[in-house]
Amino acid sequence: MSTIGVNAMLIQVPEQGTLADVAAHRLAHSIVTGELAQGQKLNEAELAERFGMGRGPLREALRHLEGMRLVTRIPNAGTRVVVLDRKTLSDIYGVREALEGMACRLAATQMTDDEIAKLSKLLDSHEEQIKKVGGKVYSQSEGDLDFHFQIARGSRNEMLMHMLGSEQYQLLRMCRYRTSRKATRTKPALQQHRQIVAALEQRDGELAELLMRRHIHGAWKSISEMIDKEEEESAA
Amino acid sequence: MSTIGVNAMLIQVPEQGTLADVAAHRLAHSIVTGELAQGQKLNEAELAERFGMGRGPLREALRHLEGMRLVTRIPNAGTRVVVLDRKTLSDIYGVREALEGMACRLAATQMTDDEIAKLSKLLDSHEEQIKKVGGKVYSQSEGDLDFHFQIARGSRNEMLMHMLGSEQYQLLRMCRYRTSRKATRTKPALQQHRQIVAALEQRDGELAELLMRRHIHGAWKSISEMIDKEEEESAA
DNA sequence: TTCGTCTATATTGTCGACAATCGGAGTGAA
DNA sequence: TTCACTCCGATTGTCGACAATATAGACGAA
Repeated sequence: MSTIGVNAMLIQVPEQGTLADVAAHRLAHSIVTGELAQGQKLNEAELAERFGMGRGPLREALRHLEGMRLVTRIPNAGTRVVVLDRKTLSDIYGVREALEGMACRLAATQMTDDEIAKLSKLLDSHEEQIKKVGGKVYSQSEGDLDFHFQIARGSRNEMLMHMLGSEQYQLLRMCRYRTSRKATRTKPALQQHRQIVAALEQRDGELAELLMRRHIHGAWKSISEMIDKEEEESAA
Repeated sequence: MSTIGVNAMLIQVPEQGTLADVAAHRLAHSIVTGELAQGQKLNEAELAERFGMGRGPLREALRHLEGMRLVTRIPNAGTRVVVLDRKTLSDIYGVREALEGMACRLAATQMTDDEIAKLSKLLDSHEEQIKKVGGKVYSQSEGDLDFHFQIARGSRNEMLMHMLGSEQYQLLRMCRYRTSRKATRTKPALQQHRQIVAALEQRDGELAELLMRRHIHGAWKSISEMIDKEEEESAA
């Protein structure tokens, strides 16, 4: 329930407004879920047909996605889904470490007791999901995004929220869908989330920042190893 | 000279590619320089006429600018130039502090000796400009952007460069054009820049980050006061 | 075979016209 | 006067057709 609510925040409103907005939403979803593969070329006419609209609105949607770096466009040569290579992901996680650390530090002083309590309850539901194992690691991953986004909101810094919410997370989701199948690290991650919430409850911004930075750093190391293995496999 | 070169990086290529790209560039320039006032409504037909193109490409350009948060759009009600109120600017400077601090820390280990030397020479030319006073504070302000952007490049983190280059700086430039008339603080800023370069030369990332954060924090305090005075004046 | 060229085809870029929607002027009644 | 309603103009949203450009394949010469 809360997951759905926050998803709406993460991926914008579904079906309303102009056709271009709808197209942008559906395309973003398709890209993030991997339905559209990385590097895949996006044919305007074909997509317009599939969405039941003209090429005009669709082109506007592509321009919008270009702005959020979900696609790359080359004049007269079409637009393609962005490819997340190792370097790009490394850069993203580096920035995330700084940004989410900052969000945590601010959240420690800005969030209300109520919000922190909700955060704690969110973790309870995550723990629940993990216990009845197997059952879609996917949702756990989504739940993780919820957790991080709530903290970004707690910072009360609109610019920060936007950078972490609308832009970075879209790319992160792409990455997660790629790696979430061999889900590991959910339990230590939950543990770290709990530590962070504890720091927030104590209003200890410095500690919260430190823990969050460590958490994200660890996540990157884990994903990095996963990519190594994938590359080994595909090489062999 | 180098200013021009880097400006090309900051505000993208001028006249090439599709009409939509050209329009996006010209609009961004007009917004940043204040030729288009904050909050001003952007009439599609009128702008298309002025740029000598159809409304199609122009709409795509607006969608692009929407993506970089230079304009805000409301369905069926048009798009307007974004307004930078005090809260927004405060948020921006907060994020900048974290991001540019990070850039400095990375740059201290990633930049080549050659790049650092060039940075130092850049400051020499700034000092020159300041000495022959009066002469357009504008260029000094642009030079300042150069300095910061070069350090972002030095971080070797593409995501960071993009966030600091393509997005934030556009907004910052808007702000500068508003406040640069009553230029103060150029000399202490130069001093701080010199300290930062010194830290880079010593490959001391921690120190470089600290100095940069302090520098930006100071800049915000200065701008904040300036805004206060402006508001007082307009209130009286 | 292999390279270069050249043509056909598909795809992108652009325009003009039409439909849908919004804001405001004007009118009338309480 | 003031509120509500209606209608009209202006502006945005959408579509289809055309022009410009790049991609792929065939063809021929070295």
